[in-house]
Amino acid sequence: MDEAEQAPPEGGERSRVAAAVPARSAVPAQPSSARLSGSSPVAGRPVAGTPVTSTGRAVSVSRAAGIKEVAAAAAVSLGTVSNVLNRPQLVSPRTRARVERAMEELGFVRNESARALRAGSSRILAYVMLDPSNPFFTDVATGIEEVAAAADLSVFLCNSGEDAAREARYLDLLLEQRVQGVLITPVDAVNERLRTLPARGTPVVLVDRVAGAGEGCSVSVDDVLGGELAATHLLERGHERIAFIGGPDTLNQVRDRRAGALRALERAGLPPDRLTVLATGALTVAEGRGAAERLVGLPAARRPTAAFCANDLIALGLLQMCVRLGVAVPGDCAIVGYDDIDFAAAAAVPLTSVRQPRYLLGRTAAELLLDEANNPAHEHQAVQFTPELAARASTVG
Amino acid sequence: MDEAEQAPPEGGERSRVAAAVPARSAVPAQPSSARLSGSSPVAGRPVAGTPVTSTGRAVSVSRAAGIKEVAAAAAVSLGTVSNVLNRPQLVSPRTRARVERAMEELGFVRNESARALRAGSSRILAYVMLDPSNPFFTDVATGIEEVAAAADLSVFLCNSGEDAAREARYLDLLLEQRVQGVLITPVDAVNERLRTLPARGTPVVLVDRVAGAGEGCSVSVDDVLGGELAATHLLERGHERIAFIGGPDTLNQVRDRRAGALRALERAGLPPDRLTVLATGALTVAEGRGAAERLVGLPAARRPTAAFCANDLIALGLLQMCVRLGVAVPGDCAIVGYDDIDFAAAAAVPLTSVRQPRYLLGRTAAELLLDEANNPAHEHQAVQFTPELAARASTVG
DNA sequence: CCCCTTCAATGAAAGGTTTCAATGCTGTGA
DNA sequence: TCACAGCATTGAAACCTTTCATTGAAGGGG
Repeated sequence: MDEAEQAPPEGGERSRVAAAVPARSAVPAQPSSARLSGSSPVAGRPVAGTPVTSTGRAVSVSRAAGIKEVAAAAAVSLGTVSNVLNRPQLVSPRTRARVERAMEELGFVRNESARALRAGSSRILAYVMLDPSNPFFTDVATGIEEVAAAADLSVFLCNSGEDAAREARYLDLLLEQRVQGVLITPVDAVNERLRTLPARGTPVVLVDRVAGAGEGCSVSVDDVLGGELAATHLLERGHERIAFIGGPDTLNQVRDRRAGALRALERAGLPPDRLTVLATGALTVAEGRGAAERLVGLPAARRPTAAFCANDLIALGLLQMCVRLGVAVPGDCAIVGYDDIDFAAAAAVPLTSVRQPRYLLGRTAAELLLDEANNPAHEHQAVQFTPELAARASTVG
Repeated sequence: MDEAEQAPPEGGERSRVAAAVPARSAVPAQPSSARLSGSSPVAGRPVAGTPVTSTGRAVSVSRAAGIKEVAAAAAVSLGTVSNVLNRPQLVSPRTRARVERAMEELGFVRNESARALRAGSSRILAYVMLDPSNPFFTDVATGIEEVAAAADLSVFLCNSGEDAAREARYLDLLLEQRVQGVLITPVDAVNERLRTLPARGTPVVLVDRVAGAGEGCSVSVDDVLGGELAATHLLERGHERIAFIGGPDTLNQVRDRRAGALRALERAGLPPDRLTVLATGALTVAEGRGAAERLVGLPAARRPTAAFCANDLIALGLLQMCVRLGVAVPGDCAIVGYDDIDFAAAAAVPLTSVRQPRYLLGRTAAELLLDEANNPAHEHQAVQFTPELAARASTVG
């Protein structure tokens, strides 16, 4: 029932935009219901999405001052102003003060394009991410930003939205920008552009993917081990029939985590058919809910007593449906997720999950990138971290 | 209990970094447990965070080719190459083909710094966001990106992390980059730099904040109305004692939403003391859990039968704790959240929530920005949208 | 057969900064 | 008093592209 509400979360709104705003106009024509926001509260209740606006005049401005104007105002040469900006210790305190005052007065802002042009590269790193709404990636991004800030670089986040074309567009753009380096969680394994960037002198580090030979640096987490940890945990708690829920199988993460679960069974001396694989079409909450119904539908004799989900979103969907169907967690069905996103601990039954060192992933990736950019003796590395299990109530009843 | 696990999610990892990596080195020294990833699976099980690495030689590259080299290779002038790039219709097909082949062969990549320098502005928009891990803001960002893509611009996301200093750093950076415009959800209401940007010719649009007079454009949602919707919904379902959970009070959103709830009470002819305010220190899941305990601790006679939470994170925490304490939702306590993030519908009991037009917020903000950047007759607008209620099981039992 | 128009291509200037060799100045040691 | 070291400052070149007025060539009309 709430499926329908959730699926196209704001479809209605968007079509309303189309209705209110002629497609070509840069700014919405104001519908008749528009009000000055200074006036009293809106009478009646407009449909969601109906904008209420107030307007005001735009103020025009004088043209930007450059280093040249500053030099003139301070009665020094161009070179001196540049020195104040870049090598202040070379400038006598007196002159420096004069120049700085001139900058202040003129509202001088250094033109980064000119700087970058002359210097040959910018002070920027970029992280091209799959999905900024996945907390996993934003944590990675935070790690990256910490390292970058320490090196006095800034990070621009680019959202590929799991779309190879958008990813390619961003990579081209970043190349043209001559960024210092690119961190990327690529959409597909094979990406020709990921080879051209390093060939053009822009270092690239793969995040959450393992670089093949000659592919440069990468930072990832051992998903096979993670799967093994999860399954071993369930085995240790006495479960002997386990479901693996996840897909599509094209994702490395899914394959590796399942392989890890199988390895755990093998170590425990159990046959592989004790792992019931329920394939999903994506790693989403909705797919998790669907899997729950399939799981419950299995004949009791063969029904697993525990489920290992390929990520936390699936696990949360599964959990939600179990609660609704009256399946006790962990009594009737223990659940392990993967990623340990914040919402995992915050679920109605706190979720046991495999935790990946997210900040550290980001930090290390950024460190490798900086090394590649600055250290001529740089050697490519494929760093792989090990995950750990966060046991919570969904398995430890 | 799981609080402790959640609070510093990866504190341990970080300190491990510090141990493994001398603070000054750009790249982690490899601990002795490092292995070539090509070799057989790791023996034993290293602590989470211990990296396993493989290495390879970095490949050096030839220097980048410019427009000049292309011109030479194609035996044409600089200007012609530039025309191929920017005004291809002016170039005869024959020459154009020749130039394009030369570009291909030399691996030419346009230097955006030089282009921007000459042209005076870049093809980039930026969205400075409070918190990319809040799904609300990533949805806004998606809306922005759609509009930008249609105008052939790219969007860089900047994460201020609710830190005014970082925000200021990014704004300076963007100014130096001469971006086409800046969209921002500012950290505080008063921000001197937000006035200097427009004064230097970079248009700014406030997102999820209302611009004061002379402050430029803004796009926001009517939080008072949202609060009123939420409370009215509860009143209509027969609840006469309602809790408002949220804080800190310094946040506009919190104050407005509470004011809306009071307005609803007033309209229903109920005294304001029917709204029990439980203040929280932040809008987080953990605070929501804490509020649940306070709520349950109230004497039965005065205990509200429903709660309106200032955002969904609080509501999810409250919901989680209710489930754990055996308080039936919505039977004993109905819950309404705010923002309608995806996890709201995915909770164990799907959450009724106030939905804001997130994509539309982003789209409209971007459209206003583009208008301000390109239309000399631009007039500042403070657009305000109206929210709507998504009723789900947490109130509709 | 010449002039004029049209289309393609050209070459030089400009944009704002950094870099660096060169200049001018001050003060020191002989 | 002179030579020189050391420091502060200077001026011009370089970075790579875009723009635009100009040139050159080809074709059509008188």
